[in-house]
Amino acid sequence: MLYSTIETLKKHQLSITDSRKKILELFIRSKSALAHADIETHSGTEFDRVTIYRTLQTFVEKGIIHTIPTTDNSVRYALCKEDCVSGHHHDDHVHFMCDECGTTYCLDHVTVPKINLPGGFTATQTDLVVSGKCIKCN
Amino acid sequence: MLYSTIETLKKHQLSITDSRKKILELFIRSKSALAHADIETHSGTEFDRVTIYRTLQTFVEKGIIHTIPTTDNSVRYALCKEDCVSGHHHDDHVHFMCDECGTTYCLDHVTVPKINLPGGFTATQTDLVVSGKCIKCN
DNA sequence: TACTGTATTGCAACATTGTTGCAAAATATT
DNA sequence: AATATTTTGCAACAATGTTGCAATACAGTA
Repeated sequence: MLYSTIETLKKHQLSITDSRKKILELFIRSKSALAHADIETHSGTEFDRVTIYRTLQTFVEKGIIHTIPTTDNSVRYALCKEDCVSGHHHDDHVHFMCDECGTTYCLDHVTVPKINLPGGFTATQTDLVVSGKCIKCN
Repeated sequence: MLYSTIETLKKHQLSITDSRKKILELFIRSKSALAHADIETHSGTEFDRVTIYRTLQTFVEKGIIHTIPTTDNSVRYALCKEDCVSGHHHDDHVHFMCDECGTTYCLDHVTVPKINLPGGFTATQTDLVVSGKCIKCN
């Protein structure tokens, strides 16, 4: 587990620091998406707020995590299995937000269908967010 | 034009005030989605920031406008033609965000396909946001 | 139109979230 | 182990959003 965080950081030419290791571990352990606030909570007072912001920014730039559009305007980040490790972008799976518990899931096995856009519009990314009740709240 | 704003407000049992009329007009005139900041800009120093927040909240509650999930974590609101006037909820059309100019469009005529969720998950709403280049920037 | 109860607005103060510059500390390189 | 580079934490700031309350505007009725 720890090994894979170091591996991932190295793979993206990032220096190995405590905050990066811990934050990346949080993502690997969590099966759902994390908001900045979640990370602040889970890592205790260990890291400065600013460090968390910068770490998340770096991870997004490097393609380790990606942001998820949400209906309630909270930024959430997710690391999505193999895809992320290999640095691909993750515009092909559906996200699910539970209205009850707020948990956000990456439904890696549900793919986003092709959308026919009006003339003059070209797509580079498609995000699909389904809201409702998750498996825990149903 | 003015008439229809008053009509809409009455239809939703809202009292007719200057801020509500002006903000609703902004939405009717704008063919794209608006962020809080856009409204502040377009209405000058006419209204208090707090009034704008509260007006938007009220409009969302009444089903006059709806929020759009965005990839860049800015809250945007849109009034979507006939649908909104009749008070339906707008979970059935695609939104488009231009990466270049930032404009957000409601593609009312592009519908969101049905998504097959894993067992235990139930959907109440589906939001689909396509990013790319819009007709003006292409 | 004037009167009265109710809803809305603007102000002030505050809370939360995110950003920037810079010195101190940690990491990578030799 | 020594040095160059990167990252961190702090402080200060900026932007965004929220709440309570008195003043004002609106809606309904005479």
